[in-house]
Amino acid sequence: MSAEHTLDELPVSRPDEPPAHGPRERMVFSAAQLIRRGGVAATGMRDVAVHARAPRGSLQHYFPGGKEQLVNEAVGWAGRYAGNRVARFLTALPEPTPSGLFAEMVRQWTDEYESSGFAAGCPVAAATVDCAESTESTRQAVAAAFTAWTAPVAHALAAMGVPPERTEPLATLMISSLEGAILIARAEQDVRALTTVARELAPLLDAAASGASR
Amino acid sequence: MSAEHTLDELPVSRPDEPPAHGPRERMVFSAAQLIRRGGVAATGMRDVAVHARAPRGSLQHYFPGGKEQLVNEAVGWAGRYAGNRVARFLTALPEPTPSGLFAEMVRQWTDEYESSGFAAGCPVAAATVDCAESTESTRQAVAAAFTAWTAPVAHALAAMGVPPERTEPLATLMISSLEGAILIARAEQDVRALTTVARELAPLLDAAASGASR
DNA sequence: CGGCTACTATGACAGCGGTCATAGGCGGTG
DNA sequence: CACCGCCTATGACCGCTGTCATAGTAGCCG
Repeated sequence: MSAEHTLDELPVSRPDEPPAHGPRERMVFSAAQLIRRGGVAATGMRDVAVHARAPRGSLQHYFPGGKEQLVNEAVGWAGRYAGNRVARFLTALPEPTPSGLFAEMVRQWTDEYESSGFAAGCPVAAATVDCAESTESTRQAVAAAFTAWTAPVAHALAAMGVPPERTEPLATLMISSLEGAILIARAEQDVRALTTVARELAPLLDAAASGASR
Repeated sequence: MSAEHTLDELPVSRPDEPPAHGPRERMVFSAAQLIRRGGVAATGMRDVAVHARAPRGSLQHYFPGGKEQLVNEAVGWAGRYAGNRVARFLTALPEPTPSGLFAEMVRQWTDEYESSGFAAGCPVAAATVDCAESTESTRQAVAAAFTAWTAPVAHALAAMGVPPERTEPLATLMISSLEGAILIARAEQDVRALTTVARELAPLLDAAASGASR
């Protein structure tokens, strides 16, 4: 209670795999990883400590709010991570188009599934399913994560010439399709749904950027 | 405690389903309802018996396979239910169009959320998140549920003039978007995402039915 | 040195959840 | 009546989980 570890934003200096930062960040990261796999309820505090190679005693020190706080921070981290990826995708695209951005977003998942298997899904989706009704604070954290993800996408669409009144709806459509396709891909253990939504949505997205839509 | 349970209307009695809802069917149905709300892990066997007003002793009698069997049957029921709704939606439409069908699918959720609150999501999604990695049989049940849902949608699209090679991809796109929008709607406690995907996807869906696509 | 703060280490506890074991009714049939 | 499938009823068990309580260590400061 004394220590105000109220989630200073992670610098995300290197948003890639090894968060070799402090034990606290490792635990948040590990929580997100475990939630991704089995959901919130199946993720035990002890498991998180083990996965993060952090002492169990540190849990109640860094997260006096208990599991609820840890889950909320994991969700927040995931939302910021997804949002930051958008900027990375943009720089990776030779010439930015809405369909190209969406393809990159989808590809992140197909790459993981094809290389590492279908063990994990989206931690934000998992937290929604498990906590939306039972834990108000987590529900709010999830909503914040979705907007932290949607906003950069919408902003990117605007920079590509999508009219302002359609950037946010299209971003929502992209993220909705992606989330749903992730579910189906995990269920089928096949990236088919992911590649399908990327392919089918592409013309609609690019049409919106050409101004000649509606 | 949970005496007030807002008894959800039983599946509209369908002629192809058993006429009398025995305790066994009530338990499967109740399991689906509870999974919809809090996920699989948060749904206890005792809770299911209480919600179904069924004796606890019947659980191990009707479901010797334990919770796994119960969850799998609940998922299967949900998939069949969703598939059957498609036929109902079609008859409800004055003149069937892809966007009209999708609007009906979405409307089922907006209606529920606006009238009964955002307590529940899709049980198939919940089972995917909670069990896809831990329980193989449930993962298969979820995959079967998705195909039991996708097939009627694809078939309906075919009947509306969508070329055969695109019916299944478009059905997948519809269901993906719907599932993702359900997640976002629950998180935000706002039907915005649902109405958005219905509106934004409509022109693409109808264009595919007009033959002039791609 | 003492004192203080940050962190770690463990053990205990209370609760719950799925499952098993056992036994009780209940409605037919012979 | 006995017999016997179906279903119901409970209580117990065991493992797990989040949390608390208490105690210990490390390192900086004065």
